[in-house]
Amino acid sequence: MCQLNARMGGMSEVAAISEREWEVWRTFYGMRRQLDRAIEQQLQEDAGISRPEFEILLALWEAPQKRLRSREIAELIGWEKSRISHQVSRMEARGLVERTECDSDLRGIWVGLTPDGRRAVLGASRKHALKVRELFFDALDAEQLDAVLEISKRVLGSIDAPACDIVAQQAQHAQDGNSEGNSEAERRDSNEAAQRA
Amino acid sequence: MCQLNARMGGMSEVAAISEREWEVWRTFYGMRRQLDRAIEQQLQEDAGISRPEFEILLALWEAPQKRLRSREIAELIGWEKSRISHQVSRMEARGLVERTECDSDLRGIWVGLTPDGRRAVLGASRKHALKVRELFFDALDAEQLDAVLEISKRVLGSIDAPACDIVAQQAQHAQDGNSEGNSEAERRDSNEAAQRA
DNA sequence: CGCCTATTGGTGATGTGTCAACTAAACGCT
DNA sequence: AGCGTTTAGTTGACACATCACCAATAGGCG
Repeated sequence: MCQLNARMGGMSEVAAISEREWEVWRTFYGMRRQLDRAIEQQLQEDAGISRPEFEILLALWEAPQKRLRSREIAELIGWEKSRISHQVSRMEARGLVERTECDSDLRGIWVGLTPDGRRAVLGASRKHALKVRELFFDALDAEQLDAVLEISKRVLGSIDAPACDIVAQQAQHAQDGNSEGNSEAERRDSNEAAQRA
Repeated sequence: MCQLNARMGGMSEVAAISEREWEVWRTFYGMRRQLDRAIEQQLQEDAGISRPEFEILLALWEAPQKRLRSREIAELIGWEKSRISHQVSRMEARGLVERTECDSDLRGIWVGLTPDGRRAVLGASRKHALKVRELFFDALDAEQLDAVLEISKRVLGSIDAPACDIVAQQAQHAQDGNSEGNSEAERRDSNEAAQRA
């Protein structure tokens, strides 16, 4: 689709990426990495769990009955089912969660928290929120936060746009503020309720 | 270190993270993920390689003699040595790179490109740069690019600051523009020369 | 009912990433 | 030369992530 990329000559130069741009790209990637590392480290120190483990535990913690079907977890945190399965297996072996059969659907299982799992999520949540605030929100002013949101939406838009961009780009300028019904953009990445821990 | 976090009462509220903030955080994380996925997909389609493979290949391609010592690769792309070793082993098995002994240092080895490796990096580089431009740089205006850089630096600053932030924060405002001699912030993440492919 | 398809979840293989422990060569110092 | 320390690189164990495939049940429809 969108075969007319060659419009407006000089396409070959369009590709050129300046030194300045690469600096942005590199710094951005470095930031991502360091941020992940710091978060991971905090979880490890405060609760002895990894980020993936925390995501599962938090999803379960927030569930009304403190238990969820595999499929529900997958939808909530945006993973694919086999990843859930593997992760839950490891966590079951570690004693953080437990699987129990589901009466109403013989195919299904409930994933629930064990006491250790409860302890872990309680121990991690508050300090996790503190860490995220310290490293991310406190480092940026209100204007920059807006910018992060806007930039993220723009990039997300450019990804699922059909790549024939000019039109899409304009459309995006138009909608701008209102959140996009984007495929996976709505994924809730952990947290939300970490503060009420 | 920095035990005086409790200064300026209401600390418990300082931790609270608003719904708006979580939206920013989620969207930011979603963007990161989708971006990675898109880049990975492009490399896979255009050259049948993964991003880690591309990083190694590109480092070698850019090297004066098209070969590097393991340690040099590690410094260039900011990985630890064992990761290099594992990755090179896999790539050697796939025929993308080759290891040869090093005369001047009997402990060391040279990692060089095979013909297949050359083909792969040539096939990937140009389109990689195009993709990054399409998804990232073209989606943002100049002001936003500046913002990405500034925001990344701020967050990086907050990470390696001793966490006792107010002073560090100010110090950072002061230096602001000049790049920080930060630990790993100087990592060059792939690319640079993708355009001369 | 009996068949067909979709859904739920698991498995194994492979690749990625980190950590700790290891070998061996190089280096530095007396 | 001898000896402890650094440095280069590997290895094995483990966790994470994705893919392709599989088994069993659920649910619809004749």
